[in-house]
Amino acid sequence: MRYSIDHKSPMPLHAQAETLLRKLINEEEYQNGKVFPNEVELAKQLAISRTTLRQAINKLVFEGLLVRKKRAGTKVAQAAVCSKSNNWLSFSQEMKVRGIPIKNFELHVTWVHPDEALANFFEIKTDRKILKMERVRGKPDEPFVYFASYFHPRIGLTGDEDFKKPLYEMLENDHSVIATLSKEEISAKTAGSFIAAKLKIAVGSPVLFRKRFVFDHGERPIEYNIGYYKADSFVYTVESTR
Amino acid sequence: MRYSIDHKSPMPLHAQAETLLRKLINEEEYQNGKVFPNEVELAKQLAISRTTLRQAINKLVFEGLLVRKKRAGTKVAQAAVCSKSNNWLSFSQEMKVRGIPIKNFELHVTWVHPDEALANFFEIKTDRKILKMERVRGKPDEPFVYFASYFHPRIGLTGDEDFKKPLYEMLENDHSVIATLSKEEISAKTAGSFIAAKLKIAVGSPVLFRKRFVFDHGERPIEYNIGYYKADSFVYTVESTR
DNA sequence: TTTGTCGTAATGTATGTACATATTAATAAT
DNA sequence: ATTATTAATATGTACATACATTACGACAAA
Repeated sequence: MRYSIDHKSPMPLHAQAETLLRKLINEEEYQNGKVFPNEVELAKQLAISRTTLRQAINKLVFEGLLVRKKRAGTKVAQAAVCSKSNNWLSFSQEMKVRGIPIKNFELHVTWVHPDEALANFFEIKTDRKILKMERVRGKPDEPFVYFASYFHPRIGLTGDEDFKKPLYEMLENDHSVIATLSKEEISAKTAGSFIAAKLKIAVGSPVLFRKRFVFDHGERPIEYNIGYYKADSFVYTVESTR
Repeated sequence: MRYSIDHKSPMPLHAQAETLLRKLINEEEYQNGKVFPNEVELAKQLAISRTTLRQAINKLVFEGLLVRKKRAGTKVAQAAVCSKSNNWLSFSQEMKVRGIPIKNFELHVTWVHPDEALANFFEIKTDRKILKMERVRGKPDEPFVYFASYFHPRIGLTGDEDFKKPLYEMLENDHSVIATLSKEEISAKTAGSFIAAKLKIAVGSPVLFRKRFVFDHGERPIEYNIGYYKADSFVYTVESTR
C-alpha cells in the first residue's frame, strides 16, 4: 500500500481513509476497472476497523464515485456521468467558443475579511484576509455579467497577477493549483441596486444567479465564485444520463 | 412514537428507520424546527441499535435533509428546494425527498399541433397531433412551478394516464419507455402575464426558466419539457469534474 | 451441452461497547 | 453584573464481532 493512515493525527480516521480512497480512485489502474482490495483486507492493511473504512467507502459510494457489488468487490464507478464536454471552461473561454468578443469593464482586486459562511467553506478564521476579485464583463456595448471571486489564501495569490488571462490556466501554471471539481447552484433573482448599476439594468430586473464552489484534487476548497448574469444573455446547459 | 419498526420484516432495519425518519421530516412540528429525539433515546424507542439508526440518519444528512449538531441535536434542514443534475428524479420524487408536500393546482391534458421547432425535435410533421400536459404545482399555499410537457406520439399515450404518479416510472412501467438522457437549458426570465397568473406573482417578476429535452437509450426524442420556477423557490445544483 | 448444487468470497446488516468532543446551561467566583 | 468553571447532554469517532445475503465459479448430474 502506497499510502497509510496516521493514528496520531487529529484528523478522524474515517476522513483520512476517505482522502486515501480518493487518491486510489485517481490512480490509473483503478480508473480502468481494477477492483479494490476487499474491505476486510484493506481495513487490515490500513490498521483500522472495517466499520471505519466502511464509513469512508459509503460516503464515496453515495457520491457516486465508487460502486460496490457483493462478491464482485468495490470498483471505481465507470460513470461517464457528468460526462459532457467538461463544462469546465472559464468564462472567457466559454465566450470565445460562442464567438462573442469579451471586454472587461471593471476589474477590481481587494483584500477582504470573509464572512462566516465563506470562512467556513475555506476552513479558515474570519480574521484571515483573503483575495477578492470583482469583474464586470460583457459585449463591448453592454455589460452582461458581474462576477466576484474569492480565493483561498493557501494558493498564495498576491493580487498582482494578470487576471485578464484565463483564470484556471493561470492558477495551474503559476501556482500549481489544479481545479478539478466544481459545485454550482443556479437560481433566478431580482437585481438589487448594486447589481443593477453594474449591469446597467433597472432595479428589479431578473438576473441569473450562480454560485460556484471550486475544489482541487483532494477536495480542498480553492475558490468561491458568484455571478449575476443579465437575463437571456446567458443560458446554462446541463447534460445528464442515468 | 407514532411509528415503529418491524423486526421480522425482510426490509433492513436501517431502511425502515430511514423511511420512518422521512415521515417524521414531513411532520409539521419537525418542519418548523423541532429537534428530533436524541439518537440514543430514539434507538431505544425503535428497539434498534444506535449504530443502525445512525446509518439511516447519516444518509438523510448526506442528502441534506437533516442537520446535526453536537449537543443541539438533529433537526430538519431549512433549505431551498434543489435539484441535483445527476439524480434524474422527476419533480414529485424530488419533493418527496425534500419532505415537502406537493399539490397539483392544475393538471391539464390536451392534443396540440407542434410548432416548427418542436416538430423538428420530434422529427415529425407539424400536422401530427401530440399530447401536451400542463401542470401547476407547489406547496399547498403557494404554487411555485408551471410545467408544460410534450410527448412524442411514438410512446402511445392516450391522455387518460394518471399523470399524478411519478412520470418516468409510469412511462417505464406502462409504456416501456426508458428515459436515459436529458439535456437542459437554464436561464432567467421575466414573468409574462400568463406565467404571472399561473404562479400568482406580479408580471415582471423574475423566474427561472428551464427547457428539458429527454431522450431514450437510442437517443430518440421522448419528451420536451419547459418549466417556469418562481425565483428562490428553486435552486439548480450542478456538480462537475474534469 | 445444459442444468443444478454447493462452496466461497465479497459486501450487507446488525449489535454492543467505549471514549472523545463540542455546546449549552447552570453555577461559582470575580 | 460579568466572567470563569463545571456539569450535563447530544453527537462524533472507533472498535470487535456475528451472521445474512448475493453472486460467481467449479464441479457434478442430467
